[in-house]
Amino acid sequence: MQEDPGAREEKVLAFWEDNRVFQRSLEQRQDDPRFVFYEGPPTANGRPHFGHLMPRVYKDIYPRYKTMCGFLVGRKAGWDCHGLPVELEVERRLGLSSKQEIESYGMERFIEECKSSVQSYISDWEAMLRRLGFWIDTDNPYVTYSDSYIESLWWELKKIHDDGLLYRGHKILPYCPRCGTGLSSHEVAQGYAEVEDPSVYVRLRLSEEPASSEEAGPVFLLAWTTTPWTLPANVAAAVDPAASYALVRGEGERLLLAASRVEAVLGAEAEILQEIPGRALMGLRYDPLYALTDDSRAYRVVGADFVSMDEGTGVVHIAPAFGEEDYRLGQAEELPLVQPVDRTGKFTEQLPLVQGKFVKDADSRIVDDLSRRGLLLREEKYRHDYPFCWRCDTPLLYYAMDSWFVATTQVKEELVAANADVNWYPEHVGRGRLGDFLGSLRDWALSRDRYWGTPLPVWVCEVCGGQHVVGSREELVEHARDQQLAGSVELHRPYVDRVLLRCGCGGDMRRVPYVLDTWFDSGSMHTAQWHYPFENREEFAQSFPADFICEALDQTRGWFYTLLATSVLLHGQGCYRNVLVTGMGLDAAGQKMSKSRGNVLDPLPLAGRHGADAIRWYLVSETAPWTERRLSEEGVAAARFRFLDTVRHCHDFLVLYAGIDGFDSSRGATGERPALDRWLLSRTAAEVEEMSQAMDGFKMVEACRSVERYVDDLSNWYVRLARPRFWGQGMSEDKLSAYSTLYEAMKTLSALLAPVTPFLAESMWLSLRRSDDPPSVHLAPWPEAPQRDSELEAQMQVARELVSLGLAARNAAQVKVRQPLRTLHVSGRVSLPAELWSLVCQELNVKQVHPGAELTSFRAPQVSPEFKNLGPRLGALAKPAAEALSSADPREVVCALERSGAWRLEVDGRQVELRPEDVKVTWASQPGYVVVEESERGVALDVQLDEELRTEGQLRELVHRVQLARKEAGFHVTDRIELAHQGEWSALAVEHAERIAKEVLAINMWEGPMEGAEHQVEIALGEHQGTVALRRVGE
RNA sequence: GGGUCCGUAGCUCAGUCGGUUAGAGCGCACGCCUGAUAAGCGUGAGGUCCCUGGUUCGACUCCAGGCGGGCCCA
Repeated sequence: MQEDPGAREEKVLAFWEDNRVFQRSLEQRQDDPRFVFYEGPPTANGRPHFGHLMPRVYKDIYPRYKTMCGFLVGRKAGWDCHGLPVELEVERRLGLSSKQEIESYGMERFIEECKSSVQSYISDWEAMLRRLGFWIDTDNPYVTYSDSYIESLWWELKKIHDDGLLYRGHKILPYCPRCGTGLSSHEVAQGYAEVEDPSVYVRLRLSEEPASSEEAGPVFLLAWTTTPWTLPANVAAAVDPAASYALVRGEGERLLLAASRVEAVLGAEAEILQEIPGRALMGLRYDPLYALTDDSRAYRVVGADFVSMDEGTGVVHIAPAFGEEDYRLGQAEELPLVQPVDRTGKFTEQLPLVQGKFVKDADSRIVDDLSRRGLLLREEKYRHDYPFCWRCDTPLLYYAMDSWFVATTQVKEELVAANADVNWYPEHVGRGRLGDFLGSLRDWALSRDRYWGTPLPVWVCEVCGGQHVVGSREELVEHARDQQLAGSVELHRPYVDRVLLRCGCGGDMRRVPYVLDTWFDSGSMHTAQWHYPFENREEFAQSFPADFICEALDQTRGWFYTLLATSVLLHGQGCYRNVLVTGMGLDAAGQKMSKSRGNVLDPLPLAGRHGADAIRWYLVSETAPWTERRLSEEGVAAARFRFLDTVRHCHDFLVLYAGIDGFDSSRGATGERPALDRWLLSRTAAEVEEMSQAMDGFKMVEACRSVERYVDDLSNWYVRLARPRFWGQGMSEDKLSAYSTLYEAMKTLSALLAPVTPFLAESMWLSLRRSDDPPSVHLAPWPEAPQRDSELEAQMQVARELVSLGLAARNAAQVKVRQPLRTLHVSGRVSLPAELWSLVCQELNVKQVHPGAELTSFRAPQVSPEFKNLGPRLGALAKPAAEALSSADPREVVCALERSGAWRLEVDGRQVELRPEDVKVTWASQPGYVVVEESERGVALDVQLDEELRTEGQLRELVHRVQLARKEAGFHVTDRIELAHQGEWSALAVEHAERIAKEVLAINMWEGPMEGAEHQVEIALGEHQGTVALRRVGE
């Protein structure tokens, strides 16, 4: 019965597709209440890998579960198509490496390449989704690059603009000189890396004395920076007005720096000449390092509130072109903006020293130059985190740029309130991680200087500078110079850029060259997936907000935030109620799984080898969704082996015998069933309750653990005990009850497993279903929990504990279970129905059970002296007392100790008293018994053999060996045989021939040789040797 | 540097409200059973619960501070 999960699952896939099962699961819920699910669109820019499956599994399980529970769960797929990653991939393929090269290649051809790149990845994803049984409607997906999606985004932007929340600003933004565009905060966050940069202390020569002083000679302000290349753009030095600064003599000159930094920077021996308040330094002028401006407001000391005293010198070099704080300070202090660096990150002709050099490569040249001119005090290395472009690894520059912003800070309170209404699993992501982010919210820098993205629908008049934000295709046509063009043009660059609008002043309006941050695309799916408000108003209304979304932790400031932001801006409320956050997928070595690291597992071959169900079970059953996971093929294989194969064996067991007996599930058991059957039905009901509760609370691991326990009970208790009931000839009432019970349990189990392991569940359902059952388990309702019998469940638990103790006793006595024993004595007042007692007997292979036993009567105490206590107390009497103890009746001693706390005796004519601490008591089973106890329960197993038991044991051994021989010979379970035996134990075989023949299905049995035996084996029963020969006969 | 999560057996991970001897699966050793058989069961070995300190009658659990790792933010 070799199992190929890959092949079995392919058959199930074909069944689903041939019968449109997914579609029908939706159709049959058309009029039912909705459970709204939003699909976080995968970025169509890379093949799916194992790490992507972590959220994906839950995104499939919950919709399936809710569907079975009676909800309509729409599952519109989505593809996130725009963005820099796509452009970069296309650039690589075309061998382009800059915006200039893209433009000379041709924007139109470039965009078309982006489109086809996205398409090919979408098909990879579709193949993965299909194979792993992830049901989502990929026939009607939302596609962020479609004109209809873009039109919805335009509507959104116009609404945001009309609400006064869209503005053009000039701000310092992190900027990638290679990609030629600014980045949003959530993009920057992805690219920090620790690097070693030069850390330099530069002298700024003051052109006036900082304080009245007798001394002559120059005074230098000591400034510190880790970005020497920004020094040419320096226009000011900032001090903390409230701090104290020290004039210090060092190396023959006078230096000025924060008093609290003197020792750290110059050492303990530096001589402090004078302390000056920071406030008094403000306004002092110094000689420029590079006089790149002659503005009179430049090169002076200013006060600032961000001056750190933890590192550096307490004097901060200010270059407004290269830092956000610097820029703001520059605006406040009316400092000039010196910008010697162009958009590609290279120095311009303004600074011939390093003209044409990339800024980071110019550091050493600038440091050398300063050093040569005596302006450098010291250079060190400094390790710190610096942001790099998250896609191309170019160091980012902080650059003053034009950008369009959404004023999210204006709706901060609404965002915080909306977030508070969300149920986060786990809670800390919403409260902590996203909460912190909302607490220090910045406006959303929305525009990108790129090509493949949603065009920002803002047109500006070339004549009067007037602006027009376009909110729909219709509006575009209405204002266009060329209305025919506007009516048909694709809403992408460069096409849409060709549309000119008519300004009120009569001038031409041109679209600004920007596209949108791609996060605005996916973050707007709640609205744009329906092409709202142009179409599907009803559908939108019924699908907002979502009841459930689920993505990985790295989406906190990504999709989770942008969904929240756009939905609050547009609809005044959040758009999801429950969020399940999954951890990140790591490789076996604990490294994050990512395409760039090359450590990804491809799910498809794994599904082929172990099955999609094994992957799914592996991902959800072991640990909470939000913990990060080390993912490995071994883990997948183990999940299959540990759980799925057990389920399948139970199913195969039922089907095997049901086939032999021709069991008809539509004619089930009638009347009262045996206790074992009633127990399984009750246990099944309990499992339905437990699992439903866990699922409803988004506690997937608990649900899985609970069903694992159930399957263990089913397999290792029910099937194990009920097996003999399936063996008899014909169809007795008892056998029918066993079939019906196992059948009902397996069918319920199939339904319980349907959301998690849909393939196995379906295979089982298809082989078990009756003609009036739904044609697929995924069209069946979630099981209802029938009546439970808690008393029976508790009694069965007791029976199982007793069996476990009995087996332990057999183990201790080294007596095989095959050897029948006479009696099991059970301690205390254990009361079980007769049926359960007989199960205990059956399982332990004992003739009878005696409850109410006193275990001490099966054990004997042994007492020995505790010299450690005895010696010091009794001195010379200790030895004779110990001898007396050894010769006393241990039972008497123990009794006395328990009753009166002492055992009195006379030693050498003196009264002596032994206390409990003087006597070491150990209990041993009496000969012929083995006593085993655990917590309150205990058993004493009578392991004495008499002739009858011994004979029966040998008979069972013989039968067992013959059965093994049948199997070795390759006979079928129902084959009838002839059996010949000869040897030292043949008398036994002859005496019990009838019983043996019946058990091994022999229609003929004799002592002596056999002609034409098919199989022959040596069998030893204890000391006695013998031989058995077998041959099949027709049935 | 800040937020947050994690650190428990060789491996992957549970561990509820602070309470008796810290658990599971896999792996390992030994044994058993087998009319589910490329299965099944039992027993055992294996632990500095990351470290230090505190609170407490009692700390894997609570608090503080470290160390190491992940993610997010600067």
